[in-house]
Amino acid sequence: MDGQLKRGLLDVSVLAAIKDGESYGYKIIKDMKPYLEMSESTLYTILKRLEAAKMLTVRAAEHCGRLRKYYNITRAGLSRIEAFKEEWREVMSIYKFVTKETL
Amino acid sequence: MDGQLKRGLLDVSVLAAIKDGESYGYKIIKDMKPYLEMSESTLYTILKRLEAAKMLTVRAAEHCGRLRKYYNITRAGLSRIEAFKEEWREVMSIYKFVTKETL
DNA sequence: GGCAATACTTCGTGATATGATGTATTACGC
DNA sequence: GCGTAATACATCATATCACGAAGTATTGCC
Repeated sequence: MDGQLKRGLLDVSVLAAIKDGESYGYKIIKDMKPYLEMSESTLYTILKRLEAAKMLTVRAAEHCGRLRKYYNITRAGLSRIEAFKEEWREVMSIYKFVTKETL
Repeated sequence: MDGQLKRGLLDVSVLAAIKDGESYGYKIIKDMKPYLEMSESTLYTILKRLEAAKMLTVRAAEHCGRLRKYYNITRAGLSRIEAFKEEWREVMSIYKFVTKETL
C-alpha cells in the first residue's frame, strides 16, 4: 500500500497487536502480516518508541536458548488506542472530503 | 489530530480541493480548513511535489497586482484519487484490526 | 501610518520508515 | 555434518517529509 497512508496506523497497530496479551517482536510481525506488513527494523524502532513513551513495558527472557523481549501494554497504551478512535472521526471527515463526487 | 495520521491524506486532499476546478494556494488552505489544517509551507511543498509528479499543472497569472499560481488537476491526479479509494479498503481493514474489542 | 489579509518562497530542523547488514541459535532435510 | 530456513533482536545510513520561522510584496481598512 501507499506507505504514506499507513504511517499513522503503525504505532497504534503495534499496540493493538499487544493489547490482548504479552507478545514479542517476531510474533507481532507475523500477527500483523495479514493486515499490514512492516520490516523488522521498523517494528523494533516502533517498539522502542512506544516503550520510551511508557505505552509498553518490556521483560527480557530466554526462550529455548534465544533471547526474547516480551512486551505488555500499559494504561497509557490503551489510552492511545482510545484516542485513535476519537481521531478517526476527523479522518473519516477528510475521507469524505476527498472522495465526494463532483456535483 | 495526530499529525502522523493525516500525512497520508495530505496529498490526496490537495488534489481533491482542486478536482472541482482551478484553484490556488491561498484558497486551497481556506477551502480545506474545515477538514484539515495545514501550514502554508506544507501546502506549497505539496503543490510542488504534485506538480513534479504531473498530477497538477500550473499557470501563473496576476490578479489585482498580486501573483497567483492557478493549479489544475491532470488525469494522473484523478487516477491518484481513484487509487486512494482502493487503498482505503486496506486502511479500513487495519482500522478494524486496531479497534476490535478483546474477546 | 499601521495593521490585517492576501499570496507565494526559502531555509533549517526533527521525526521517522526502511533497506542493508550483522549476530546467534534451533530445526530440518539430504 | 552441512546448508538453509526460521527464529529473534540490533544498528546504521539514508531519504522523505511536515512544519515553524522568516521574508517579500501588494491591497485595503481604520
